[in-house]
Formats: sequence, structure tokens, C-alpha cells
Amino acid sequence: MAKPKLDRTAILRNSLSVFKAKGYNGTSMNDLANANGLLKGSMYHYIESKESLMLEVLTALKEHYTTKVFSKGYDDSLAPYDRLRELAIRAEEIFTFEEGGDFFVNIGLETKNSVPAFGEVIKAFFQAWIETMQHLYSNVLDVVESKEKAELIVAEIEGSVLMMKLLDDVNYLHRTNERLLKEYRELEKQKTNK
Amino acid sequence: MAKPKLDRTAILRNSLSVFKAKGYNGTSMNDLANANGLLKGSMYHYIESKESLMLEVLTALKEHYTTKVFSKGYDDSLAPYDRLRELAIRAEEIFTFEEGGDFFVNIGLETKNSVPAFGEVIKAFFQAWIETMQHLYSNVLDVVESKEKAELIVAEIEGSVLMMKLLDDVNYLHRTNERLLKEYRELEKQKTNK
Amino acid sequence: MAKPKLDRTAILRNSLSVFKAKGYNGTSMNDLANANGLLKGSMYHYIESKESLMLEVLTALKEHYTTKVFSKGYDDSLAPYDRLRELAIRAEEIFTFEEGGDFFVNIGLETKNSVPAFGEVIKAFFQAWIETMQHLYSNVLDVVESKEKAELIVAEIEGSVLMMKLLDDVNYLHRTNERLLKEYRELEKQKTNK
Amino acid sequence: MAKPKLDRTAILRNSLSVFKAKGYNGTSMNDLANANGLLKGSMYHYIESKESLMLEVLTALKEHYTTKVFSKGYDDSLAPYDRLRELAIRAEEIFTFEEGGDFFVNIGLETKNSVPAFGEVIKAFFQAWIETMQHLYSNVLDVVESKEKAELIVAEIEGSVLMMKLLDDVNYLHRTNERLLKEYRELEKQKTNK
DNA sequence: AATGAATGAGAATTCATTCAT
DNA sequence: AATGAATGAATTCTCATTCAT
Repeated sequence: MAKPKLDRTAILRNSLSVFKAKGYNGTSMNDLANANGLLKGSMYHYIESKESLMLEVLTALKEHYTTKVFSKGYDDSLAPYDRLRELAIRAEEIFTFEEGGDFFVNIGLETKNSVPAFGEVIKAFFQAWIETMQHLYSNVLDVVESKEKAELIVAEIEGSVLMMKLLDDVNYLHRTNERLLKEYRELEKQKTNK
Repeated sequence: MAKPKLDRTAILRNSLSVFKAKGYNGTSMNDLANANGLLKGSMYHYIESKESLMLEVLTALKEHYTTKVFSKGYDDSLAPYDRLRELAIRAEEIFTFEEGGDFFVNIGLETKNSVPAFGEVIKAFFQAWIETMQHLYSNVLDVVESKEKAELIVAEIEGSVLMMKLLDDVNYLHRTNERLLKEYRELEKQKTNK
Repeated sequence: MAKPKLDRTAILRNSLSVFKAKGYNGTSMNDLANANGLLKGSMYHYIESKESLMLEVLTALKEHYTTKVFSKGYDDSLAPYDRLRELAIRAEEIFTFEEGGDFFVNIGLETKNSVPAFGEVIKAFFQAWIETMQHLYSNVLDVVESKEKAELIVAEIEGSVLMMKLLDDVNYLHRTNERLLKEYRELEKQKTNK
Repeated sequence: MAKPKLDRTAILRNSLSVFKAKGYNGTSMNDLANANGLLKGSMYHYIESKESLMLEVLTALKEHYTTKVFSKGYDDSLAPYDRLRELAIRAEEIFTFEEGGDFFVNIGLETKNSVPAFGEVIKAFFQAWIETMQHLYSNVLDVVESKEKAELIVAEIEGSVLMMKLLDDVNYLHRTNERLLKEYRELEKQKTNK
């Protein structure tokens, strides 16, 4: 009976898991309320609207990735290659094992035309990701090339996740990551040789 | 009041353009009817259900790509490189200028869980695309490599299209295509040198 | 291709069989058109409305029963008992083997409140049936008793048909008929003995 | 604007009265909502679907008859004849004065093919009725005869109700009941004389 | 804070009927 | 006579949001 006094984080986490499973339009306020152990009407004590809730979820998730995941790309205690590897492993975990792994893409595509507000956060997420990659590749490439490479890699990973889903082929992403890591080693060698 | 005689193609084209703009769930029968100059109820003279209409649209579009676009990959009157270039140009046109260019991805992600029937057609589309690419790369790579390369390229292009959309950056795909063409030239040279 | 020039009887027969299977509200104009080898719009060359068609069907059917079935109750070439037996056999055939056998009851109940016009014909049908029975029982009972008996018998038969349907018990009607015939024999004997 | 707090019984009673008047298909969700003082959409707070509502109505009504009416057939404080009379009186009240008295028959016939779930409850109602009658006749007939008699009587009563409705003749059922009671007295005498 | 009843707009679909061809 | 396109009202059901208690 003791209602554990829902905290913000719990609400966002519970809601995220529903949004992941059903998408934005596919998720009803009822679904969200249930996931939070509430009745429909009670949700409105915590949130202003379904849209504002999703916006908060997206923002919190972006923040999480920025501070907890992408930050590893800047961790000087590890060699650049190892950081890249860390990131690849995390990405594989996220995209392969979590239902609705590429949440930002899914929601982005689904709501592109109807809810522009989401687009901003989604854009920011991908830009943070690309910057991280660029930082890592700046060790082996010049500034212009590294920017381009970073953009390419994120596109490649996202494309792989897409194909994984659309073709029901779980190995897609793994192959992509293997290739990227091998290639990075090559680039390191080339750089050293010069 | 009778006999404007909408032909099948017109209906599919009109409907496609609405589905592209609003997605599957976001498109109402009213939207579709309007796009065809009809009232809601009248649509049911032409179609059985919204779902069957979308299925027909997807199938027709897949057919179109197979016979009109991918077929260029097999056109012996052109050198392989030129065929790849043709395909790249067409892809750029489609994805850059047509609103909702990556229709198959959008619909695929949106309806993955709710309408399995769509998934079959979407899968078939991507497999046809991959096969075409594999055919082209079999000129410069062995069979295993060419299969892998083809899968990678399609993922790369789709990923680029995604980023293009999510980041509002129109050059993404162009850069990817440039890179692929240059790389193909390299592969041709390596092959010759052996 | 040679359209056999639908005659009235064919239309009524075809329509009856659909109405029997699906009821009045459950039958669409499309169903009726199909049953007549026509398209929806074409039906309106033959009929004024769904309602008028049903009214005609009911009337024709009532006429059929009056002239072809109930008339046997008045056939002097047979003994009264044999006439009753004939009628019982026909009733059993109709109610047991023809899907939607008790058409008049079904339609009567279904449309009692919404289409009063049907009620008149249905009433006339049952009155003709009761009169026939009364005629037969006037051989063994006085006029007041025979009227009452006739009403009772029709109610009993209809009740049996109902139970047959509602309880999925095919023997109901047969037992009722057996009992009625035996009882009639008794009444004949009592009459003779006086 | 909130909390008139419609209780289950009120909803079932209100809905029953609409279903009685218009049948199952003839009743719209709008009709039901109005009868309950609600707007269309609000009904769905109380019910899952029109079908589930009807099923609940049928079940509650069957329960009501079993516990409140048929139970009188087993009331040892009354002589069997008096119990039969009680039941006859109640039946007359129900079928004569309540619009749509033979609800189970009407709904049964209307939905036989389209909603099998209703059929179960309807069947159960008639079986309970028949059992009650059999129990009463077991005082004056042997077990086989009493079963047959019970089935016959229920058919007879239902048939009378039908005719009453179809012929707009209110006395039908009354005559049937009179006859049954008189006959029961006879059977009692015969039994005693043996 | 929590409830849950109520709303009202909108969804997909069905269908009897009309009418130009 | 036959068609089949078009209508428009009706159907069941969903859902984000509001608000009295």
C-alpha cells in the first residue's frame, strides 16, 4: 500500500520502457500510468502532457548518453583504441539486447512531422555522438577527415542497426564494429609510419 | 457526379504521397480520401482496408524499384562502374528530393510490431537492393566479400539517409556516394594489378 | 454472358435464401445483388428498396404456404387424420432441414419494432395456419374448442422449433408431432363413441 | 460533473431495457449511453464492448430467474400445485407486462449465428427452467415422462409468448397456463387413484 | 496526491441509396 | 438494363485531457 513516492527518475525510466516498446503514438496515457503504478488521471499530477513527458524522457536519455557513455571517448586513462572499443561494445549491447534500442531514430522518424520539438533533442544526441567519434579519430586523421569519418561511422552504425531490425539479422552490427576497429588499428599504423 | 475513373496507379501514387508525409498510423482514411478527391466512404470502392492499401503501395513501390532502378545494375551495355554511378545518382535523387524518400525504412520501423505483413515486402526490397550491389561488387571482390560489402553499403546508405533527415544535413548522402565510387575505382585497379 | 432475364420469382427465391441465412438487418444490398448475379446498383431496377423487397418476399412466401401447403388441410380426397399427418410431415421437413426454417418468426421478432409493415403479412401467415388447423379439428371438436386447439397447436409447434434451435435438439419437433397425431386419433375415437 | 457513480446493477438494468426494446443489433452504443445518462465514449469506463455488456446482461438475468423465480419450484413450504401456479403467475407477469419479455428467445434467435457466446447463457436459462418443471412434474409422472413433459411445457409457453407477440393477442399465454394447471390437477388425481 | 468518471473529438469501416454513363 | 462510382450518415471503439471529490 505504501506508495513509494514516485521520483522523477522512476517516472522517466518507467515511461521510457513503454515508449520503447510501443512508440510514441502507440503508447497511451493509460499504458504510461500503468507502468508507473498509477491510474490515468493521476499522471497529470506529474506531467503536463504526453508530449512534455516524452520530451523530458528524450532529454534525460540524451543526458545519460552524454555523461555516461560518450564521456568514455574522452577518458585519458585509456588508449584511444580502447576507448573506441568500449564505445563499440556499449553500442552493441544497447542496440542488440535492448528492445527499441535505437530509440532516438525510432522516435525521430515517427514524429518528425508531427512533433518538431523532439527533433531538437534527437539532433543534439547525434551531434554529441559524432563529436565523440571525431575526437577519437582526431588522433589518426586530420581535422576535416576526422569530422567526415565520425559522421560516416555514426551513419554506418545506425544503418546497421536498421538493417538488423528490418532484415532480422543480428550479426549486422557486430560485423560493422569489427570492421571499424580493425580499420582504426590500420590508421594508427599509417600515422605512426609517417 | 460519376466516372472520374481513378485508375489504380493514380490511387497508389496519391496514397503513397500521403503515407510518405504522415506515416502509416498518422494517415487517416480521411487524409487518403482527400488526396484522391473522394469522401471517406468512397475509398472503400477501391480498397478493402487501410492496411491492404498500404500493402499494395509497398508492393508496387518495391516492384518499381526492382524493375526500374535495380535493373540498371545488370545492364551489360554499361561498364560496372558506370552502373554503380547510375544507381548512386538515382538514390541521391530519390532520397534527397522526394519527401519521405526512405519510405521502406520509415514504414518498416513504424509498423514492425503491429503489421507483420508489411515487413515481408520491406525485407524483399532490401534484399533485392543488396543482391544488385553484390552483383556489381562481384566484379572486383570474391563472392563472400562482395556479399558482405553489399550489405554494408546498403546499411551505409540507409544510415546516411537517416542522418540526413535527423540532422537536416543534405550533403550526407552525397559524401557517402562519392566515397563509395572512389573506393570502387580503387578496387578495380587492385584487381587489374593482380 | 447471356443474362437469363431475371424473372420475379427467381429474384424472390434468391433473396429469400439470403434473408433466411442472415436475417433482415444482417443482409446487405450487396448480398442480395450477389445472390441475383447483379451488382449492387442494378438491384434498384427491380426493387424499390430493401424493405419493399422483403415485404414482397414475405407476401409471396405466405401465398406459397397458403396455396401449396395449408390447402392440403382442405383436401377432401384424404381423411382428416391423413391430412394432419401430411401437414406435420411438411412442417417437419421445413423446420428441420431448411436453414432458417421458421422464417416468419425470425423476421417477425427481428423487425417487430422497426418495420411494422412486415408484421401484417406475418400475422396473416399464422392466421391462415391456425384456420387450417381449426378446420381439421372441427371434425373432432366443437367450434370453440377447435379454435382454441388450433391456436395452441401452432404455438406448440413454433415453441418446439424455437427450443430445437436454442437447445440444439433436433428431436423436439418430431416428438411434438407424434404426440399431436396420437392425440388426434384419441379425439376421433371419443367422437365416434358418443 | 463527476461521480453520479452508476452502479453495476443500474447499468445492467438500463441497458437491458434498451436491448429489450431494440434487440442487439438494433441497439447502438449511443442508445446505451443515453439510457445510462452518459455520452457514447463514457460507456467504455464501465464496459469493454457492446458484446461483453450484453453477455453480462444475459448472465445477470439468467441468475435472477434461477434464484428468484425458478427457485420457487423447489419451495417445500408450498404444495407442488401451488408452486406451479406461482411460476405460471410470474411467467404471465413477465411475458405479458414487460416489453420484450421473452428476451432470451429474441436475443437467441437474433444472434445465434453471429455471437455464439450468448447461446451458452441462453441455453443454460432454458435448461434451468426445464429442470424446474421436471422437478414439479416428477410428483405426478415417472422420470422419463416428467422430463418430456417439462420440455414440452417450456416449448408451449415460449410458443404462446411468440404468438402473443406476433398476433397481438394478449390472452394466449393465460389460456395456456390455465390448461396446464387444470391438467396438473388431473394428473394428481390419477396418481392418487392408483 | 490520487482517483475515476466524464468528455468530445476522431479513428476505421459499413451500407442503403442515387445517378451519370 | 446494367454498371459502378459516389455519397453521407451511422457504427463501434479509442484516447488525451479535465475536474469534482
